[in-house]
Amino acid sequence: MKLVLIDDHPLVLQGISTIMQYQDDLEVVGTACCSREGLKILAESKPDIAIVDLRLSGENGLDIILRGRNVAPECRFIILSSGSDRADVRRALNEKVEGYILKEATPEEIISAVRLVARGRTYIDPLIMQSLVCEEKDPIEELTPRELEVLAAIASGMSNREIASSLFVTEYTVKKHVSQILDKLNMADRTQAALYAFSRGLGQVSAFCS
Amino acid sequence: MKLVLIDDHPLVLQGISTIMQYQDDLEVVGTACCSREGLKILAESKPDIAIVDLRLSGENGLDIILRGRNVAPECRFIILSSGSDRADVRRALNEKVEGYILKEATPEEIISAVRLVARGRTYIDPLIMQSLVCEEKDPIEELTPRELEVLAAIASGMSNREIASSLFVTEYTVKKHVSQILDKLNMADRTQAALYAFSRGLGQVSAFCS
DNA sequence: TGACTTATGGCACTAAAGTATAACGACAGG
DNA sequence: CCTGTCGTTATACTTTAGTGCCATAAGTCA
Repeated sequence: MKLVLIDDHPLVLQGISTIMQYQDDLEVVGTACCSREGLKILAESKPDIAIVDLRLSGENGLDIILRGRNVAPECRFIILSSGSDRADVRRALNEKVEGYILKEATPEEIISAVRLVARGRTYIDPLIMQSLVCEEKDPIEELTPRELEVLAAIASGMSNREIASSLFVTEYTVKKHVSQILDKLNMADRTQAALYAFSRGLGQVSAFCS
Repeated sequence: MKLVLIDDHPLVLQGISTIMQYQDDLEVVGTACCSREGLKILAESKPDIAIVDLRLSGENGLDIILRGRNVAPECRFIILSSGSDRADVRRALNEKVEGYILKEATPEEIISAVRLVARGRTYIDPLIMQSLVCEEKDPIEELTPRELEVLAAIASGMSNREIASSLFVTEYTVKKHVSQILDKLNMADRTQAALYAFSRGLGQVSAFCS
């Protein structure tokens, strides 16, 4: 069973490689630390399974998986995440990855997850499963697609007028959406909504993260 | 040279342990994945050097270091960070840690960093150094203490009236501060300021981070 | 002392944000 | 077909937010 690892943390690559050395049925045939290298190795070594970090510096691990499926159609993809970023989980699960493991997991869990995926099953870390079930339904789920667009714009620091022109609607419409959003989120003003949205990944990070 | 590792990612622990195995002068004498365990091991094994993840699930790595210095006064502390979180860097550097390495670093860099710290020097990852130097002087530095208080309040989603009553001043004063803040930060409204401040750690996280 | 910064309070004014209510077309589900 | 939701526009209104200008008091620094 050929494995490829894509992560920008050499320590993690080293860690996975080490624990895989003792498994007769699993072999790491390549590692990469960025998007370019990752796609190259996927194309070259045609692995059975690829373990991909969700947040590579700058780029998103999901993009690699989406593009990776083209160059290595037979490959099953497992996402490796830091657990703290719950915002990404939902987006990832929508992309139908074959597995989702946390860096907090023990080596035994990781190995059994890989074997499970190798046999065609899907593995989702129990902690994530739990957080998806127990999670008091995120009020953000009640927002319509359009409202999500508006909220993202708010979380980018835009005014109603700017949002209106960027969405090609009138300011009235934007105000309507904003009121609706604040109502659904049970918040007092756009600033609270912006902070809320920003804390779970919406908005243009560029402006506020140097 | 005795090493202790504190990180909630088993893969990272495995990775560091592995690369240290081939260094005759360095030996990992204990690992921990949380604050409690970490302090216990520090007290028991009295290591020469401890490598501590900056963001342990829930708790902050800095707290461990602060408390760790009590139970293991001779120990030198190296922070291990994910690089993406520049907000924490400044706070960490203020605490006078002996080293600061990134998970993006190669095993060779990490080893040489450990050796450097072992000899009493301080090691800061070049990338961090660069970001501290090149960084266009953070406009937040220009704010007065009082303005910082107000900004933190804004980043907690408070209105001018709420801020006024919480700081025991009138709304006029708060408005004055807000204007001043927006002027210094060169931003258009409180929402932008809130996002900016929030992204570098100010504000009450409680309200917006589930 | 004089110049400067910080923190404070006040007023008037403009601009923006948010609410309430109403209406219309499109579209999906029962 | 009817009902409900979504996205849209609109009017009218209230409330915050933010700016400009002024003024006072305390503390710092040369």
